[in-house]
Amino acid sequence: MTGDPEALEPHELATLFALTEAANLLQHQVEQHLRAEGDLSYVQFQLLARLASTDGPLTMTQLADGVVYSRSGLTYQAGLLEQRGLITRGPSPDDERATLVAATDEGRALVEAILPGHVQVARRMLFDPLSADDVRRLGDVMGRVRDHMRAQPPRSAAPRRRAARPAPER
Amino acid sequence: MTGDPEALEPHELATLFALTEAANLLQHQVEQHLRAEGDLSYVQFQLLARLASTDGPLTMTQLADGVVYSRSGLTYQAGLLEQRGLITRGPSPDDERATLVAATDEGRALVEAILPGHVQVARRMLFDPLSADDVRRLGDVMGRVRDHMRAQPPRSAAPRRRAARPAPER
DNA sequence: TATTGTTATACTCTATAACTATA
DNA sequence: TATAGTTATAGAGTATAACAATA
Repeated sequence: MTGDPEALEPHELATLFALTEAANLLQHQVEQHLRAEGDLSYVQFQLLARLASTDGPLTMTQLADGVVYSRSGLTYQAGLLEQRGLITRGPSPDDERATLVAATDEGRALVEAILPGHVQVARRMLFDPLSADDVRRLGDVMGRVRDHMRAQPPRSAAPRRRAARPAPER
Repeated sequence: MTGDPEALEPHELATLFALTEAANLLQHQVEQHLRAEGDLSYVQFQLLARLASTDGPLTMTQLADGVVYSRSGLTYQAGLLEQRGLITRGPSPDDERATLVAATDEGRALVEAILPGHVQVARRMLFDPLSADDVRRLGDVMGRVRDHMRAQPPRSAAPRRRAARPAPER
């Protein structure tokens, strides 16, 4: 149990905790803002923003990628967004199994209306205490980290298999 | 609507998105691990780890700080941890309104049993693609950001007031 | 009166499994 | 047989408000 060769250095642990706590605090403030401003959850905003910044429509699977980790969860959220007229869903000509999703004009308008405030929260919480050089390097580092994480595990929604043994008690 | 003096530079937006996406991916993997290894949610792990790394007991309010954003949410989670014998709750001698919370030996043992795997996930997901210098600087930057965020808003659990108008329809 | 914590309750969200339909 | 998506359902988690007790 002790003496792991893989153990983190103390300053690595501090880095990990600082990163996660900061991310949590940021996310909480962002969620407050998104809910107040556009009555959107963070997940809904991510989905909508992704669609709004895309030219053509996306399939459900493409839309889920990296945001939602179960198919049914995406269907649920997409249903909510569709009910509000922010997105549309329709069959795909190419693959009749697929559903194509796109943002409506109203959906794009909502994203544009929310984005300035969103960005203001990020500025106040995240960027204010950083120098321009800090930001540049943070972006570089986190970009690499994100790409690495994306490549790592089966990141898309739908581990159709998986043991998932019910907590093997030891 | 347009021409905000507060708007973010494109590379700032990219930094924000990289940070949040990476944090989400990391958190998801961490949650998978914590659930499989110790049958704990991320919030429960944070609470337990905070208590385990503390000498004396904490009040509920102190324990909540930065982790949970509603009093009732903490009461709920503390109830679960207490049921499992991982923490104890008792009255405070100093302030009879307060509840003092402490980790049990079993609780500390669980944290220690989980931590190596936790750290391994972090290494695989976060630290692997980074140089030692990257990590050092990331820790510095995120430490500053965290401290800044902590100081910013009413971060503790219990905004007893707040308008919370029911989604003012426009 | 203000603060600490709990309880009741309603609601949102997520995940598993079963199911349909197409490739 | 494998993949895309939906549905049903159950469970976990959160937040609001009302409450009791102490400062």
